[in-house]
Amino acid sequence: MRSYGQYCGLARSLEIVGDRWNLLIVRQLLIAPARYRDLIDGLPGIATNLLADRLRDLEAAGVVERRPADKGSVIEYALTPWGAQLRQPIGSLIRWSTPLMVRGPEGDSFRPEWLALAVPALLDTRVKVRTSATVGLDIGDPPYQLCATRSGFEVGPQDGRDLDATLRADPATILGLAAGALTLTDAHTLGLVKIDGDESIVRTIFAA
Amino acid sequence: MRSYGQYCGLARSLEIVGDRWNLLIVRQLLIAPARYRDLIDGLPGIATNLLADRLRDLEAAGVVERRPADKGSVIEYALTPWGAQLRQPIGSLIRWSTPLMVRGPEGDSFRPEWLALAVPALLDTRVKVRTSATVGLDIGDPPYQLCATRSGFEVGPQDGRDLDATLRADPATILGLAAGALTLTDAHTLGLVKIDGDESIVRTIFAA
DNA sequence: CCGCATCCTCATGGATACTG
DNA sequence: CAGTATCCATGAGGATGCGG
Repeated sequence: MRSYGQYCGLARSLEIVGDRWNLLIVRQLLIAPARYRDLIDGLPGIATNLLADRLRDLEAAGVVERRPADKGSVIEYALTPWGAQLRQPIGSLIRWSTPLMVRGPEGDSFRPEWLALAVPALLDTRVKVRTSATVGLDIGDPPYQLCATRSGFEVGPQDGRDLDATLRADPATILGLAAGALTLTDAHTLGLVKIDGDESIVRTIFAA
Repeated sequence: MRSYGQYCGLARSLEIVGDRWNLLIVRQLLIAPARYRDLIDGLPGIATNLLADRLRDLEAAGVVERRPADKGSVIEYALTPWGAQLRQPIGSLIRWSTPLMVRGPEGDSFRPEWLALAVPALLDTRVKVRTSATVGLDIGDPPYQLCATRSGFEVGPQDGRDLDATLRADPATILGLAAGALTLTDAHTLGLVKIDGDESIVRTIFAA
């Protein structure tokens, strides 16, 4: 990206992450370190040459590092500690986007892994966690879960631990609940959610 | 901007504010509502056609509104309530940029008004305010001031109120102090700052 | 297959001149 | 002052190639 030539923190940030696709690449790597192919899959619409360019740029800027994957010569991309600190600006933008998300997908593609960033970003600043609990999220394949602990929320693929409840709803509903734009009671009377197991624990997690 | 086609809050945010210059326009309007000419002056390097385009886009998206200035037919641009909520993502990016800013201006242009966003963004999340005080900032024309209150920090042009102290330092030093990357003691022994008036009150404000 | 590099086309951005 | 119009350079997107 061409420099803005301004001695301003926002301008200098944007010279690193302001290029098209760059923050979305960081989003994918915040979810988990990934290989080239994983990034292509997690970033529907990106051109392969752009992904290669952007990964080089981000590596040169100190946001991303490329490293050998667990065993062998396959390489993997991950965030540096400084790059991982982009979780906060990205979380802020996700919260800001609530009015854009309640409209629903409208034909846009969706990947369950994106909830791994969005739901904690929405809940953490809004809900005081009282209960430790694990709730299944029935939003496609693979099955996901939301873990609530004292230190915050975590969303990821089900890891086999016992579920206190299972929440069956579409992504827009889950985001609405997490953002507090929708109460569980309303969602229930509208027929948007179905809860198996301990409903009270779900109610506690999404408490206003 | 071309759509990403992803049902993800970050992607949808970036479809609104991800275009080049857009967040910098919002930055200027977070400092204060402004007329077209003010924006041209506050955004060195922007082309006039781009500013016109972007203001149209942001207005259509509900981020900016155009309205008649105080009296007469002159128009002025201001943020909508939703647009003003971009203060948090922008503040996060400003905090993230600290490693990029401690390098100093390196020839980039600088406007004192940019500190009006940066210094509170850096101090608010780091320093517990104990004292109400007003400190002059000697960084050019017009003279600026930093007001500390219980509810937070505010930076703007001096409004004539009594100053408890005056801090004379270059912008990089002020940002380093605000970010906590530099202690007042270090800055003083390095000859980077000169303080007139009550030094202890300056020390309290920038306390680690 | 994976991890890119090349090529080509077209949309967008940037600089400047111009107008009501 | 507050933008438009114009022209040129750059960058995005898509298809494809290619070595390991």
